[in-house]
Amino acid sequence: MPELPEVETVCRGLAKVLPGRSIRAVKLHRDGMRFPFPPALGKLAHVKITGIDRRAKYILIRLGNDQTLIVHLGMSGRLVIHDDNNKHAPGKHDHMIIELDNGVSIVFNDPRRFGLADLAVTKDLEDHKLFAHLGPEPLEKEFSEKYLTDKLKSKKIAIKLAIMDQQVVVGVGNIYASEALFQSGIDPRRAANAVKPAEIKKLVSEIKAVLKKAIKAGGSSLRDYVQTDGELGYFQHQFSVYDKEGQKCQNCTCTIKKTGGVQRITQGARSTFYCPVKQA
DNA sequence: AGTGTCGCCTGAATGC
DNA sequence: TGCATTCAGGCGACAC
Repeated sequence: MPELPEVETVCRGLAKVLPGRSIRAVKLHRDGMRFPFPPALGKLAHVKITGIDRRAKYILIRLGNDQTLIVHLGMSGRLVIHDDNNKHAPGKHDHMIIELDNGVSIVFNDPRRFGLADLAVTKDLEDHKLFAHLGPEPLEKEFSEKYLTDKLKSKKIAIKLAIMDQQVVVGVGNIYASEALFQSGIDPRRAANAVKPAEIKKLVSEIKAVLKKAIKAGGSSLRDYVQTDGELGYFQHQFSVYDKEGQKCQNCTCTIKKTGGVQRITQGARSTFYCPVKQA
Protein backbone atom coordinates (compact mmCIF):
# COMPACT_ATOMS: atom_id res chain seq x y z
CA MET A 1 0.00 0.00 0.00
CA PRO A 2 1.91 2.97 -1.23
CA GLU A 3 2.10 6.00 1.02
CA LEU A 4 4.40 8.97 0.61
CA PRO A 5 7.67 7.09 1.33
CA GLU A 6 6.88 4.38 -1.21
CA VAL A 7 5.89 6.94 -3.83
CA GLU A 8 9.07 8.89 -3.15
CA THR A 9 11.09 5.70 -3.56
CA VAL A 10 9.32 4.91 -6.82
CA CYS A 11 10.17 8.40 -8.06
CA ARG A 12 13.84 7.99 -7.18
CA GLY A 13 13.85 4.72 -9.09
CA LEU A 14 12.20 6.30 -12.11
CA ALA A 15 14.67 9.18 -11.95
CA LYS A 16 17.42 6.68 -12.74
CA VAL A 17 15.84 5.41 -15.93
CA LEU A 18 13.47 7.99 -17.43
CA PRO A 19 14.96 11.47 -17.80
CA GLY A 20 16.56 12.04 -21.18
CA ARG A 21 14.76 9.11 -22.77
CA SER A 22 12.17 9.41 -25.47
CA ILE A 23 8.83 7.59 -25.54
CA ARG A 24 8.46 5.00 -28.27
CA ALA A 25 4.81 4.29 -27.46
CA VAL A 26 2.33 4.31 -24.59
CA LYS A 27 0.14 1.24 -24.76
CA LEU A 28 -3.19 1.24 -22.95
CA HIS A 29 -4.90 -2.06 -22.18
CA ARG A 30 -8.22 -0.77 -20.94
CA ASP A 31 -10.28 2.44 -21.15
CA GLY A 32 -9.15 3.83 -17.85
CA MET A 33 -8.72 3.22 -14.17
CA ARG A 34 -10.23 5.51 -11.54
CA PHE A 35 -11.39 7.58 -14.51
CA PRO A 36 -10.95 7.19 -18.28
CA PHE A 37 -7.49 7.67 -19.78
CA PRO A 38 -7.29 10.89 -21.83
CA PRO A 39 -7.04 10.06 -25.57
CA ALA A 40 -3.77 12.00 -25.81
CA LEU A 41 -2.14 9.52 -23.43
CA GLY A 42 -1.93 6.97 -26.21
CA LYS A 43 -0.33 9.47 -28.59
CA LEU A 44 2.93 10.36 -26.89
CA ALA A 45 5.29 8.71 -29.37
CA HIS A 46 8.58 10.61 -29.81
CA VAL A 47 7.89 12.86 -26.81
CA LYS A 48 10.91 13.31 -24.57
CA ILE A 49 10.90 12.74 -20.82
CA THR A 50 12.62 15.66 -19.12
CA GLY A 51 12.26 14.90 -15.40
CA ILE A 52 10.48 13.21 -12.52
CA ASP A 53 9.07 14.58 -9.33
CA ARG A 54 6.34 14.07 -6.78
CA ARG A 55 3.48 16.06 -5.27
CA ALA A 56 1.64 14.36 -2.40
CA LYS A 57 1.24 10.75 -3.59
CA TYR A 58 1.20 11.73 -7.26
CA ILE A 59 4.13 10.82 -9.48
CA LEU A 60 4.84 13.56 -12.01
CA ILE A 61 6.60 12.59 -15.22
CA ARG A 62 7.65 15.79 -16.95
CA LEU A 63 7.44 15.75 -20.72
CA GLY A 64 9.19 17.78 -23.39
CA ASN A 65 5.87 18.89 -24.90
CA ASP A 66 5.14 21.07 -21.84
CA GLN A 67 2.79 18.45 -20.44
CA THR A 68 3.03 16.36 -17.28
CA LEU A 69 2.04 12.72 -17.07
CA ILE A 70 0.38 12.21 -13.69
CA VAL A 71 0.41 8.74 -12.13
CA HIS A 72 -1.20 7.75 -8.84
CA LEU A 73 -0.71 4.23 -7.52
CA GLY A 74 -3.93 4.14 -5.53
CA MET A 75 -3.95 1.23 -3.16
CA SER A 76 -2.54 -1.63 -5.19
CA GLY A 77 -0.64 0.05 -8.03
CA ARG A 78 2.92 -0.94 -8.96
CA LEU A 79 5.44 0.20 -11.52
CA VAL A 80 7.80 -2.42 -12.86
CA ILE A 81 10.77 -1.92 -15.17
CA HIS A 82 11.16 -4.50 -17.93
CA ASP A 83 14.37 -4.29 -19.93
CA ASP A 84 13.25 -6.64 -22.68
CA ASN A 85 13.37 -4.68 -25.93
CA ASN A 86 9.74 -3.59 -25.45
CA LYS A 87 8.58 -7.20 -25.72
CA HIS A 88 6.66 -7.31 -22.42
CA ALA A 89 3.46 -9.32 -22.84
CA PRO A 90 0.78 -7.50 -20.82
CA GLY A 91 -0.53 -9.42 -17.82
CA LYS A 92 -4.06 -9.30 -16.48
CA HIS A 93 -3.70 -6.02 -14.58
CA ASP A 94 -1.04 -4.32 -16.68
CA HIS A 95 -3.14 -1.33 -17.68
CA MET A 96 -0.54 1.04 -19.11
CA ILE A 97 2.88 0.34 -20.57
CA ILE A 98 5.32 3.13 -21.38
CA GLU A 99 7.79 1.92 -23.97
CA LEU A 100 11.06 3.84 -24.16
CA ASP A 101 13.41 4.34 -27.09
CA ASN A 102 16.08 2.13 -25.47
CA GLY A 103 13.86 -0.96 -25.24
CA VAL A 104 12.95 -0.50 -21.58
CA SER A 105 9.24 -0.67 -20.71
CA ILE A 106 7.63 0.80 -17.59
CA VAL A 107 4.62 -1.33 -16.70
CA PHE A 108 1.81 0.12 -14.57
CA ASN A 109 0.04 -2.79 -12.87
CA ASP A 110 -2.93 -2.19 -10.55
CA PRO A 111 -5.38 -5.02 -9.70
CA ARG A 112 -7.87 -2.81 -7.85
CA ARG A 113 -7.66 0.11 -10.26
CA PHE A 114 -7.87 2.78 -7.56
CA GLY A 115 -4.89 4.33 -9.28
CA LEU A 116 -4.96 6.76 -12.19
CA ALA A 117 -3.01 8.17 -15.09
CA ASP A 118 -3.72 11.59 -16.57
CA LEU A 119 -2.12 14.29 -18.66
CA ALA A 120 -2.04 17.98 -17.82
CA VAL A 121 -0.41 21.09 -19.19
CA THR A 122 2.52 21.62 -16.84
CA LYS A 123 2.00 25.31 -16.19
CA ASP A 124 -1.62 24.65 -15.20
CA LEU A 125 -0.84 21.70 -12.95
CA GLU A 126 -1.59 23.53 -9.71
CA ASP A 127 -5.08 24.24 -10.97
CA HIS A 128 -5.70 20.62 -11.93
CA LYS A 129 -8.72 19.19 -10.21
CA LEU A 130 -6.53 16.72 -8.31
CA PHE A 131 -4.04 19.32 -7.09
CA ALA A 132 -6.10 22.43 -6.43
CA HIS A 133 -7.03 21.57 -2.85
CA LEU A 134 -3.88 19.89 -1.59
CA GLY A 135 -2.28 21.02 1.67
CA PRO A 136 1.46 21.43 2.21
CA GLU A 137 4.08 18.73 1.82
CA PRO A 138 4.84 17.24 5.24
CA LEU A 139 8.60 17.41 4.73
CA GLU A 140 8.62 21.09 3.74
CA LYS A 141 9.16 23.92 6.22
CA GLU A 142 5.66 25.18 5.50
CA PHE A 143 4.32 22.24 7.50
CA SER A 144 5.13 23.65 10.92
CA GLU A 145 3.79 23.75 14.45
CA LYS A 146 2.30 27.16 13.75
CA TYR A 147 0.65 25.99 10.55
CA LEU A 148 -0.85 22.86 12.07
CA THR A 149 -2.07 24.67 15.18
CA ASP A 150 -3.89 27.17 13.02
CA LYS A 151 -5.31 24.46 10.78
CA LEU A 152 -6.64 22.33 13.65
CA LYS A 153 -8.12 25.00 15.87
CA SER A 154 -11.56 24.81 14.27
CA LYS A 155 -11.59 21.04 13.76
CA LYS A 156 -13.57 18.86 16.09
CA ILE A 157 -12.82 15.64 14.23
CA ALA A 158 -10.46 13.05 15.68
CA ILE A 159 -6.80 14.00 15.36
CA LYS A 160 -6.07 10.87 13.34
CA LEU A 161 -8.65 11.82 10.72
CA ALA A 162 -7.34 15.39 10.69
CA ILE A 163 -3.76 14.47 9.80
CA MET A 164 -5.04 12.13 7.08
CA ASP A 165 -7.01 15.00 5.49
CA GLN A 166 -5.08 15.98 2.38
CA GLN A 167 -6.23 19.56 2.78
CA VAL A 168 -4.43 19.66 6.14
CA VAL A 169 -1.26 17.91 5.03
CA VAL A 170 -0.62 15.57 2.10
CA GLY A 171 1.01 12.17 2.06
CA VAL A 172 0.07 10.92 5.52
CA GLY A 173 -1.95 7.77 4.94
CA ASN A 174 -3.52 5.30 7.29
CA ILE A 175 -0.28 3.60 8.33
CA TYR A 176 1.90 6.61 9.05
CA ALA A 177 -0.97 8.44 10.79
CA SER A 178 -1.10 5.64 13.38
CA GLU A 179 2.69 5.50 13.59
CA ALA A 180 3.18 9.25 14.07
CA LEU A 181 0.48 9.43 16.75
CA PHE A 182 2.10 6.56 18.60
CA GLN A 183 5.51 8.25 18.51
CA SER A 184 3.85 11.44 19.75
CA GLY A 185 1.97 9.72 22.59
CA ILE A 186 -1.37 11.09 21.41
CA ASP A 187 -4.63 9.12 21.55
CA PRO A 188 -5.93 9.01 17.95
CA ARG A 189 -9.52 9.55 19.15
CA ARG A 190 -8.92 12.96 20.69
CA ALA A 191 -10.55 15.98 19.08
CA ALA A 192 -8.09 17.78 16.81
CA ASN A 193 -8.76 21.14 18.45
CA ALA A 194 -8.11 19.70 21.92
CA VAL A 195 -4.55 18.61 21.20
CA LYS A 196 -2.23 20.77 23.30
CA PRO A 197 0.47 23.05 21.80
CA ALA A 198 3.35 20.91 23.05
CA GLU A 199 1.69 17.83 21.58
CA ILE A 200 1.16 19.50 18.20
CA LYS A 201 4.82 20.46 18.15
CA LYS A 202 5.77 16.86 18.86
CA LEU A 203 3.30 15.57 16.25
CA VAL A 204 4.68 17.76 13.47
CA SER A 205 8.16 16.60 14.31
CA GLU A 206 7.17 12.91 14.48
CA ILE A 207 5.24 13.02 11.19
CA LYS A 208 8.39 14.30 9.51
CA ALA A 209 10.53 11.74 11.34
CA VAL A 210 8.48 8.64 10.50
CA LEU A 211 8.25 9.64 6.84
CA LYS A 212 11.97 10.41 6.58
CA LYS A 213 12.87 7.16 8.28
CA ALA A 214 10.68 5.20 5.88
CA ILE A 215 12.13 6.97 2.85
CA LYS A 216 15.59 6.15 4.11
CA ALA A 217 14.59 2.51 4.63
CA GLY A 218 13.30 2.40 1.06
CA GLY A 219 16.55 3.70 -0.34
CA SER A 220 18.74 1.40 1.69
CA SER A 221 16.74 -1.78 1.22
CA LEU A 222 16.52 -1.50 -2.56
CA ARG A 223 19.64 -1.54 -4.61
CA ASP A 224 19.51 1.77 -6.47
CA TYR A 225 15.79 1.93 -5.64
CA VAL A 226 15.08 -0.88 -8.08
CA GLN A 227 14.61 -4.49 -7.06
CA THR A 228 16.12 -7.32 -9.05
CA ASP A 229 12.70 -8.07 -10.57
CA GLY A 230 12.41 -4.46 -11.75
CA GLU A 231 9.77 -3.48 -9.24
CA LEU A 232 10.03 0.03 -7.91
CA GLY A 233 9.36 1.30 -4.45
CA TYR A 234 8.20 -1.55 -2.25
CA PHE A 235 10.23 -2.57 0.76
CA GLN A 236 9.94 -4.23 4.16
CA HIS A 237 8.62 -2.08 6.95
CA GLN A 238 8.97 -2.31 10.68
CA PHE A 239 5.98 -0.68 12.32
CA SER A 240 5.50 0.31 15.96
CA VAL A 241 1.75 -0.31 16.21
CA TYR A 242 0.32 -0.68 12.72
CA ASP A 243 -1.23 -4.12 12.15
CA LYS A 244 -0.12 -5.26 15.59
CA GLU A 245 -3.48 -5.75 17.26
CA GLY A 246 -3.10 -7.54 20.59
CA GLN A 247 0.70 -7.50 20.35
CA LYS A 248 3.39 -5.46 22.05
CA CYS A 249 4.07 -1.98 20.73
CA GLN A 250 7.58 -0.69 20.09
CA ASN A 251 9.64 -0.85 23.32
CA CYS A 252 6.62 -2.25 25.13
CA THR A 253 6.89 -2.94 28.86
CA CYS A 254 3.26 -3.90 29.38
CA THR A 255 1.84 -7.16 30.61
CA ILE A 256 -0.21 -7.92 27.51
CA LYS A 257 -2.71 -10.04 29.42
CA LYS A 258 -3.50 -6.99 31.51
CA THR A 259 -3.52 -4.25 28.89
CA GLY A 260 -4.61 -6.22 25.82
CA GLY A 261 -1.64 -4.85 23.88
CA VAL A 262 -2.08 -2.74 20.76
CA GLN A 263 -5.73 -1.84 20.19
CA ARG A 264 -7.49 -1.75 16.84
CA ILE A 265 -10.43 0.59 16.39
CA THR A 266 -12.30 1.94 13.36
CA GLN A 267 -12.20 5.61 12.44
CA GLY A 268 -13.64 6.90 9.20
CA ALA A 269 -14.24 3.29 8.12
CA ARG A 270 -10.52 2.58 8.47
CA SER A 271 -8.41 0.72 11.02
CA THR A 272 -6.49 2.68 13.60
CA PHE A 273 -3.88 1.03 15.83
CA TYR A 274 -2.71 2.52 19.10
CA CYS A 275 -1.22 1.68 22.47
CA PRO A 276 -3.73 2.21 25.31
CA VAL A 277 -0.90 2.83 27.77
CA LYS A 278 1.43 5.16 25.90
CA GLN A 279 -1.36 7.04 24.09
CA ALA A 280 -3.70 7.74 26.99
C1' DA B 1 -18.26 24.74 5.90
C1' DG B 2 -17.52 20.86 8.63
C1' DT B 3 -18.48 16.22 9.28
C1' DG B 4 -19.76 11.37 8.48
C1' DT B 5 -20.66 7.62 5.30
C1' DC B 6 -20.40 5.13 1.10
C1' DG B 7 -18.55 3.14 -3.20
C1' DC B 8 -15.05 2.07 -6.35
C1' DC B 9 -12.24 -2.76 -7.23
C1' DT B 10 -9.84 -7.39 -6.74
C1' DG B 11 -7.51 -10.86 -4.22
C1' DA B 12 -6.31 -12.90 0.14
C1' DA B 13 -8.05 -14.70 4.18
C1' DT B 14 -11.67 -16.56 6.66
C1' DG B 15 -16.29 -18.87 7.55
C1' DC B 16 -19.57 -22.50 6.91
C1' DT C 1 -13.91 -28.84 -1.76
C1' DG C 2 -16.16 -24.92 -2.86
C1' DC C 3 -18.81 -21.13 -2.44
C1' DA C 4 -19.92 -16.82 0.14
C1' DT C 5 -18.41 -13.18 3.05
C1' DT C 6 -15.17 -9.90 4.91
C1' DC C 7 -11.43 -6.96 4.74
C1' DA C 8 -7.78 -3.96 2.86
C1' DG C 9 -7.59 1.45 1.69
C1' DG C 10 -6.83 6.51 -1.31
C1' DC C 11 -9.90 9.41 -2.52
C1' DG C 12 -14.02 11.58 -4.46
C1' DA C 13 -19.06 11.90 -4.18
C1' DC C 14 -22.71 12.72 -1.52
C1' DA C 15 -25.96 13.76 2.37
C1' DC C 16 -26.85 16.27 6.33
